[in-house]
Amino acid sequence: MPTAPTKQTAATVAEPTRPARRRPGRPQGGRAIADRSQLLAAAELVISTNGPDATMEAIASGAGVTKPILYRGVGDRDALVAALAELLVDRINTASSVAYRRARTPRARMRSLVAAYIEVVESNRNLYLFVTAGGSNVDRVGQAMHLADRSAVPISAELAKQRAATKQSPAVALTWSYGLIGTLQFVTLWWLRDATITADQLVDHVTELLWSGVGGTSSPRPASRKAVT
Amino acid sequence: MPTAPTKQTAATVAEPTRPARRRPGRPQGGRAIADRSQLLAAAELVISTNGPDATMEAIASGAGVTKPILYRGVGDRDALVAALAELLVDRINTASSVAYRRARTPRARMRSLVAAYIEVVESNRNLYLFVTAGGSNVDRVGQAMHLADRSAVPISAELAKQRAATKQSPAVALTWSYGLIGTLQFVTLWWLRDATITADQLVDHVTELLWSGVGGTSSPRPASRKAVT
DNA sequence: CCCTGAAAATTACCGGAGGTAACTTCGACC
DNA sequence: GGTCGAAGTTACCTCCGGTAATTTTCAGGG
Repeated sequence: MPTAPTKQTAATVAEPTRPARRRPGRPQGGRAIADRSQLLAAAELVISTNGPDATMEAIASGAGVTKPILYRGVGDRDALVAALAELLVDRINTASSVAYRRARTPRARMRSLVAAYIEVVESNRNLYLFVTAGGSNVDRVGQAMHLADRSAVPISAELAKQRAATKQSPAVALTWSYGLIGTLQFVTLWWLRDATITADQLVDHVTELLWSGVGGTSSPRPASRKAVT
Repeated sequence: MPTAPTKQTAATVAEPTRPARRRPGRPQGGRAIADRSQLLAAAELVISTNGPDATMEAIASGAGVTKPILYRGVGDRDALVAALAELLVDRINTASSVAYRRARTPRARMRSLVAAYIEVVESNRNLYLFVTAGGSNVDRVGQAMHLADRSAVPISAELAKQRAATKQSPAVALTWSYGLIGTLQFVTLWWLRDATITADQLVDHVTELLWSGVGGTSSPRPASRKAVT
């Protein structure tokens, strides 16, 4: 956003003794370092190393800039959460796409989605925690909705249509989409906190729940094929 | 310790009349007003009326006390969230118990649980938002876990055991419990935000998803026996 | 060639919220 | 009556998100 034009011209000249920190004012190189993607990358690095409760100042400092630059580049904290959430969603989609296309049955496709979600979360632990629990308290719901919309809503909607579109209203698909995301998010958070089972087992259990339900015995699944990596 | 055993249950709710700021020091009445249950009730009132982003100072002021009393009575904000979460859990259990006992099939029991959850959430909207999104950012996972442990884990574990305890590890039940809670929580938050369907429809959809899964056709359910508009 | 205005950054500040120490007042007991 | 503990309020601290004010440099015209 264009800042208000400052009319202030310097009336008092400061002393030319500036040793350590970078002096204020326009840098001499001319070119800025405030590229948005670089800021996001630096934010991710800071969050991944220093934990999910990184302050905006720490993120800016990790990016080599100061807060106003960070705010000008990516907006406020919620915007940062949204941007990193989209980044995670992209990774989940990327991770699941190959197995997703290779899968034959719809259940296998579902499993690939679950596996990709958990895999990406596992390898981006802090970033995931930042995205799911790092936003402002008021708009957390909106964040999660956005995340859900961009991630699994299409896929789960497709899955849901396979059986329910004809005999129920299409609202089922939407509800189910959010249900799927809720299960994935909650289960993953629990698993990140105290992992008492392996990732493979988790994928199995979640897939079974999501596909067959608590009471259902829909299709005899192929008995835990592992080695997904 | 109070000498007189007078059970003073005066109305501590903040009145519109300006109470002329109580002077510091020990009150003259002798008995304190810092009962924990009263503080919690006042907190609930403030949250229900003023929204889920109530500050600790607002809650204390609504209770007729100041912040240190509130902190001495219920602990910090996370403790308050935990206490109110347990309160909500109790209400959910109470609301579901009667229908739960009356239900014949396991699926009907599941539906009663879902219906109770959504019903309680609907009538305690702000309180629910406070509990689910109001805690500190770092311990939100722990809060949700606690909530899950005390609420639906027993029931869902029982449900899960009905079919899976024999042929899979008991860890399935635990995973499924968190999955159920995740679905309920997320779907409910979405529905609270923009309710595009009725509560009855939501209960139907969620029950169908949780019981039969995305791909399952387990049991032909009784086709929405209630008047679903 | 200087001077002025725009651009780009840093520093300084503000406001609010959680949480706690310090102070004040009242009751009770010696 | 004096002193000590109990009960509460006020004032304060710290941290953090977010923004305004300031400082410096670059670009271009008189």
